[in-house]
Amino acid sequence: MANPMYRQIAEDLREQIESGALKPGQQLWTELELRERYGASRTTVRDAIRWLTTLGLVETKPGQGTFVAQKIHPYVTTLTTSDPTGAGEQVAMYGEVDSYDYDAEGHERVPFNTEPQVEIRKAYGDVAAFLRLTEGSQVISRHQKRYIDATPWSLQTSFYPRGFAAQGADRLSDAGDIADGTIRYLFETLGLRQVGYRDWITVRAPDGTEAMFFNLPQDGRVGVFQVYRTAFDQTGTPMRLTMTVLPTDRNEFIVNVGEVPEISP
Amino acid sequence: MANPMYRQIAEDLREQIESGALKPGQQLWTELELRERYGASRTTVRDAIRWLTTLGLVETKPGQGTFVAQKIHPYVTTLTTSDPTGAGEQVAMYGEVDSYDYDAEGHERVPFNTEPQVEIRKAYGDVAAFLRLTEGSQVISRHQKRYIDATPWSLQTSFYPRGFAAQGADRLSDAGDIADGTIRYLFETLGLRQVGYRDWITVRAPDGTEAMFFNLPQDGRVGVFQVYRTAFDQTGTPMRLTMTVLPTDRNEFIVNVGEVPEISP
DNA sequence: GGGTATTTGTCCGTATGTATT
DNA sequence: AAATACATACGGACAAATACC
Repeated sequence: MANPMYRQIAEDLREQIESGALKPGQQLWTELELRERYGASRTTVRDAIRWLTTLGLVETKPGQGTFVAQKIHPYVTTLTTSDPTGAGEQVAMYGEVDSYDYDAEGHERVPFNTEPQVEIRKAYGDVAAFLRLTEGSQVISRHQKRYIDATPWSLQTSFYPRGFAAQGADRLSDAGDIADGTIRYLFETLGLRQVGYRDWITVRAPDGTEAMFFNLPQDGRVGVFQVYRTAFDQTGTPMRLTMTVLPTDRNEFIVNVGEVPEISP
Repeated sequence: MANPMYRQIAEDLREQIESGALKPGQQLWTELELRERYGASRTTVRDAIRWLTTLGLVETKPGQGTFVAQKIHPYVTTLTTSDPTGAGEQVAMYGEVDSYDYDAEGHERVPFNTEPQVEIRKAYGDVAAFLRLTEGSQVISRHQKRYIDATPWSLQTSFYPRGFAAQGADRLSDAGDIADGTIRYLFETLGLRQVGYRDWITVRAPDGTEAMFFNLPQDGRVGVFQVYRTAFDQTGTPMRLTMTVLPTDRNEFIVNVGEVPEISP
């Protein structure tokens, strides 16, 4: 059995999809039709469809059928800025929609952030390590959900040492937006100046909550980026950790180093 | 049927894995054992195992059994450098093994690159667009495979406009390494000075060749990073495009902006 | 709203092939 | 060569989701 039958069926369907004979969004044959078409059992045609599903080429909808997967117009985030001090943080930190970013119909894409959800928590593992705090230290966490054109785009949580609030930056632990951005706020209240940041990018399977929010399949076949951004103050001490989770199927990143020209539309 | 039986079985096994009761590399129960354990049919326990497989928690080996997945010690690539001119390119371009990068036993990890495989090709699609060439222009492609400690780590292809060879940089189209790095070579022969670069990072499913090389499952459940690095010369013109493909299960990226302290081991 | 047809999801049983020990 | 374990393939039955009348 050089090539199993379900793989041959999958290959045949794949070619039709990639050649364009079957267009995105279009309904595929039903399992019954495929069974007759290829003279195979239902198990076998279902294995073929599952193969294509894991590859991300088709998706199945109970009660409706199997459809050729739609390509999602990706959202591009630039991780580098010309202004590492974050003075323009409000728009720079995953907030920017570049002027050339339009959807298929030419509408500008509009982002929307929920109000920050604030908690006092204890820092363990990665959070403690990145902020250089001892395990179990208290931190302020500010969590936001982000949408673009009403589709869920990212989950973001920022962590600050608990002491910041006691030292004068008390609005950190209040719910609600800090209008001019937290970086400016920390400079005005504590004299902390952000001089740079480090991003650490990984990919992993989404957990249940993330899969639910992003509308991803519960099995892990669509991964998520996990970006930890550690911001440093003028003494080289971590002043903030931001963890952002974004689905890999709708996000891309840009990194600019040195002198680079603008991106042409 | 609030939760299907195969999901309940999967959850039960998952908890045992994540709690540490089942350790990485350890063999799980066989299908027959699981069938008796949970009083389910073979199909159902296989569905449970398939669920865990897609999540990346276990892997199956025909004739042997099912095993808890090993975590791969990730290799970290820093995308930003303090030297955008690429003078130290030889080690900076995905070539660097940082001094703190050791494996579990404390051995330094040693990278190995194959000799470049050189071809003259026509540029289409992304390659043409990034290099700002018209579709069908000729380009020199230099392809390398990269290993770290004998495990396949990345596939890398660099593209240069064909004209570079004719204008004096003729060794570009020769097979074999260019000892001091291509960036320095292009400066010495054509006076092209690299002033910066832009990385564009995406994630997608591997194709058949990539899955084979990286030893990834043929279905797309483990994705690959695809990093396009466009290098620009002093006139803002693209002088090189490097496409690197790396499995997401063993690679991470770092981006430094502004003043950031060294990473502590 | 209810009922029916359609389609995928879950689950069972069985048999045979293939890889490994 | 034999035993073991996963992979492929067939068959059937009922459940759940959706669309349509």
